[in-house]
Amino acid sequence: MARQNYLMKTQRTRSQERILGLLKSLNRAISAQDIYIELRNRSENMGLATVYRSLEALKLEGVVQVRTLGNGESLYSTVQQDRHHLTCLQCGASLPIDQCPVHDLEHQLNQAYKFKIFYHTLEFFGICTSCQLAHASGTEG
Amino acid sequence: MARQNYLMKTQRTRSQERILGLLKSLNRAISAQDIYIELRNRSENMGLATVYRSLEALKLEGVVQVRTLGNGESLYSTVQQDRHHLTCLQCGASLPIDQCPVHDLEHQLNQAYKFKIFYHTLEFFGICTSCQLAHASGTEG
DNA sequence: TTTACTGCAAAGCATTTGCAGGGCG
DNA sequence: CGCCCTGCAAATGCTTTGCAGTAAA
Repeated sequence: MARQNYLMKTQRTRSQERILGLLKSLNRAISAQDIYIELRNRSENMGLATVYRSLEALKLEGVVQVRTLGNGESLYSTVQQDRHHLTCLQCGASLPIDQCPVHDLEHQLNQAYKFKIFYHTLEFFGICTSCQLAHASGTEG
Repeated sequence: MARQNYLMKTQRTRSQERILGLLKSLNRAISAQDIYIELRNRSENMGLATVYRSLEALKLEGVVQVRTLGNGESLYSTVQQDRHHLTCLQCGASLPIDQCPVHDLEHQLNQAYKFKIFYHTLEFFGICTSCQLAHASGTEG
């Protein structure tokens, strides 16, 4: 199934184009299931399996990136965004972070490991303020 | 179910202690399913549901960290390790990286967001050398 | 015509949940 | 004695796969 990859990006299927267009217009990370629904809203209906297959191709092509959540759900977005996160282990809330100190490292790794790096993810885990307060007062979630 | 959290770490259940002991002795990241098998090998049998429930508690307590893979499987380890990864989008191979330039940022975020940060994950995605070669010669996987 | 893409439905898999029994304080 | 922990099995939810029809070159 990995026919479209970073070495064979001559053409994309119609489905891939639609999904890529959607991701670009949204400019945020979204799940495959939500992509399916969103396309339906835009009258660009597409089977769920096709959504997954297209995302896989775009991912391998290096234009789409993925962040997999703790519940097994994956969020897809275009790679141009450099958004990292601060995630609460208790309630799952996820705050975006603007800072990113790892670009230099990325370049070094590219050289050192001969890895063709498309993107990176950086995520911090802990307990958010409201969950801290909730627990301080004895309640939860 | 979140009774044991970072504010109520007075005691751990027997299951939690066993799992924590296992993780410490292994000193590497391992899946819940494999923890289940490994405990069985050590004649410390435990239901799979209990493995998950205990991991959840240890995670909330801040002594165990998680890294969720693209296939939805999660790898658990004790937090003392500062291991990050370089992962191939094609074959899934995951190389550990020693460098970590984000400790300063972690501390800043702790202050700025009043988040109680336990740990962070940093992962680079791309195509590994062998997959690059495989594709260059026209084959795959 | 030939090949690859697509949709649907079924299957796969890690994880979660319901519930009854058992252990510990 | 009571509450929490535990185990089993069923359920859940996201993702993948099989297969036949369809669109494109």
